[in-house]
Amino acid sequence: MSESTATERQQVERYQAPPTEAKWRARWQETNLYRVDDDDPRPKWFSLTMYPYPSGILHVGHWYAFAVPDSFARFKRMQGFNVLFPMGFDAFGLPAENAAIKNNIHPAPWTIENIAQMRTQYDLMGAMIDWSRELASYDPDYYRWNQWIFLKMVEAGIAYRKDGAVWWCPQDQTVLANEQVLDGNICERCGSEVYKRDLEQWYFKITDYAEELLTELDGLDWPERVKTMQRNWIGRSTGARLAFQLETGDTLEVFTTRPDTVYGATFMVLAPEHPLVAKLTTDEQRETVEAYVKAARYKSEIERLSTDEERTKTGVFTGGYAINPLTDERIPVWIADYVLMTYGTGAIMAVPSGDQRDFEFARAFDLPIRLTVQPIEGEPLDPDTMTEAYGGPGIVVNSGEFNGQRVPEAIPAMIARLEEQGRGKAEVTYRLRDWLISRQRYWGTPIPIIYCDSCGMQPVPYEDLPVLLPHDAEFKPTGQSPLISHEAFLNTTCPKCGGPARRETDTLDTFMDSSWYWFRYTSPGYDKAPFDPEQAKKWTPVDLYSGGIEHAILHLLYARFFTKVLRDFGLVEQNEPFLRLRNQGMILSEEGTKMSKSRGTQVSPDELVHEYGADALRLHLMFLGPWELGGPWNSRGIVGMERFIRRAWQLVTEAGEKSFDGAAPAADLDAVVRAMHKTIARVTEDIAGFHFNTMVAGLIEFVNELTKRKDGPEANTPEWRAAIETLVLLMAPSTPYVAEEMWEMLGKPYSVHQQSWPAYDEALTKDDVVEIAVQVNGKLRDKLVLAADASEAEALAAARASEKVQQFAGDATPKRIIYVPGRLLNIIV
RNA sequence: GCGGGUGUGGCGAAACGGCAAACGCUGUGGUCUUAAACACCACUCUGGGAGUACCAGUUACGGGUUCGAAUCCCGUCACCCGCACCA
Repeated sequence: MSESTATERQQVERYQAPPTEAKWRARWQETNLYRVDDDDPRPKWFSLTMYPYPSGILHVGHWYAFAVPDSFARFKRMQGFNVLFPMGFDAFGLPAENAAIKNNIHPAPWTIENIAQMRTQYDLMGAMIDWSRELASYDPDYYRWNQWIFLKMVEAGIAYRKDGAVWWCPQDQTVLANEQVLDGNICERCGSEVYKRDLEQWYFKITDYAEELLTELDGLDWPERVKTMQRNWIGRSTGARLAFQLETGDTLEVFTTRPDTVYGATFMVLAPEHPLVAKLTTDEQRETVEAYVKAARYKSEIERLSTDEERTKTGVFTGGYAINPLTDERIPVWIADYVLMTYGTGAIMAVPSGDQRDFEFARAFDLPIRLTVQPIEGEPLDPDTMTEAYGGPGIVVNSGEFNGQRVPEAIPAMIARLEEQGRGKAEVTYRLRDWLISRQRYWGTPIPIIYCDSCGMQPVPYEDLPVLLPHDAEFKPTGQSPLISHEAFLNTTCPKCGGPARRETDTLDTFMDSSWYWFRYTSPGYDKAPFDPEQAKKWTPVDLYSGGIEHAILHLLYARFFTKVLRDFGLVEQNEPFLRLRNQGMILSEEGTKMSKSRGTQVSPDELVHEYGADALRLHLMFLGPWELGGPWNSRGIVGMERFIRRAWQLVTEAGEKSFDGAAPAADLDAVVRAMHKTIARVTEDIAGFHFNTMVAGLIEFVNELTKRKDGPEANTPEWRAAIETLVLLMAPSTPYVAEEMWEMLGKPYSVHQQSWPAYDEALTKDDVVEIAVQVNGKLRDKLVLAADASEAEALAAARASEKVQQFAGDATPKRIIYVPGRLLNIIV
């Protein structure tokens, strides 16, 4: 050994990751190490990461999203839980279809190939996946349950058809849900400008669950910003619905959050699309109104809702009048595009003194402004001179019997009066709209509905499911559903009368696939329902869900909605699907930009695994910083993790040659034992709290401490052996391969991943002799080594003996002493 | 405009209101080597100082609370994210 050259040393003694990792990967597969047993009596733990889109190749971002939760799941397993940590693929959707169109191959083989490739890469990572539970949403055994749930929702009235203006993406040639439209008119998928079309489409009544979706956010252990985003999206407003009589005899309903300002309503505004516009418009005004309505239709929502400083209010007078329900005044009715048909009732009472938009409109068209709230402090407002609306607190004025009340009192009082008169009632509205779920695309779940000329719309009978997606369809986008041109699919018989009928040719939004998929993992082969309620009861709700922040609204809101619907169907008992949610940050390219396949800024893990090993890559990703933060990829730091693994491996190698029957000075032994207990405590707490970066630092410090001592007498003691074994156990979740190898080198039974997580003794996590800081007047002057439980008097006496302290504190009696045992002594003179 | 977050060495970062910069990277010097790679050791916030002695300063900026502030409070600036004519 002493004769060996440096080259030999490198070959013989250095840890070789690739062959070792290959060896254990094979062994884990042979022994089914990651098979999950439903009947395991230990308490369950369901860890889930959002199933990925099968785009082909994993980049380091996928690793970051999966390997870190994988380590957490391994940790839970060692802690004695029966852990379910499954994997599947979100396999339907536009990218497959678009790639297929581009390369002129079918989406199915493209998807299957990508999934196979990704499966291999997850195995390379050493992921703790039970592949027997894998699911893929393009599989008829999966999507038949989409169809099953859909039919149940039709029966329950939750799924329904509606004609109306919907978002249309000209690039993707399909309609979109509101949630899929960004910045007013941008397609979430492809970034194209989208616009509204009138189409009859399928919807899910998510609005029925708006209140529950909102209130139950409070009890979830989710990042606050995700909860805030969902609250904003649901957009609850409390106020009142008021009925204004029109001179045509119709009733015009409006929603307002400020019913207390009704005396200040000096005009009304309808959305241009409002159904009463035509009836209300007088003959003199008809031409102007019709021109305005027509123009508004062509304006994109972004223009209508834009808050650019230059924006000016536009609108026209209809010629009609309404009666104010409290003042009985006659007020003009206008139309303007700042009022949206899709919110509230599509009409407002305009109170220019209290609402900035109404104020601007009134100034622009010289409409009257009447003050109804006078601020308590500052100059009284004057409607003739005020430059902006006042929406703050104050005293009600110009409002008849309500004068003198404060706003919070006036609101219920006025609602009560309106209710008495049958002219209004308290109401809550939401910004959330129903979920549009039909898509005019090919690669998705066929909607199981049949249209018969004599019997009308008929659900496909449950026993006829699945309605298979035909593979030989022409799927190039034409703006019509591709399936419409597939005669064999389209033409069918009516399940009721047996006569000729047509199938629904739209497919379901692929967000439906991901709205319940985790239930399927609990009973993957089940063929009587989407999942076995018994198994779902055992495993769900998910204890820890992880994924990207980009799903804060879409997927997470839909998944919550589905859980509540499935609960109402009696399939599950829980109200919420995911008890704890953690979002990983995004891994950017080394330059700090988004990793992109097309720009070549993606970092491939495969080469890194080949060079440094999967364990080193995993550690490196963990060590980059807080997991929720993400950040730019750094290709240099990974060597540090490789060095750390090598040092740990070296310690185990040397330990394998020893007998551990030696003795060592008590102080050295104590240091080893305390370092071990401290590290167990630190690693345990850090993993539990998702602080993987500091967890890795803790492991490194422990290895460095042991490395420093490995040639001392303490390295031949049973305590040393215990420290080495503990090190391997602590490394097992985050470096599964090398830990397995080291465990074997120590002569321990397979597998390290089936061992119990080490326990620590709280008393041994603290040193009994500590260095404390001594301050004089808050400034650090010296450091003293004291017993951890030293009394204040002892500490002070020791400080008195210090020259440096003497120099600054003198002999005078201190004014005050602050002593924090184990930390510091502050002497105030 | 509203809401949320962030700001610490050359870089990624750490720090229950208690010794700022743990841990890693980079860099510099050294040991080993014919040479290199690997590995190992030392140093690596700023200024003063011959110095690994010692002194002073330092957590975007300005105040405050406190014996003591990166941490708590107020204000300013910068950047990031979400919402936004939602009645």
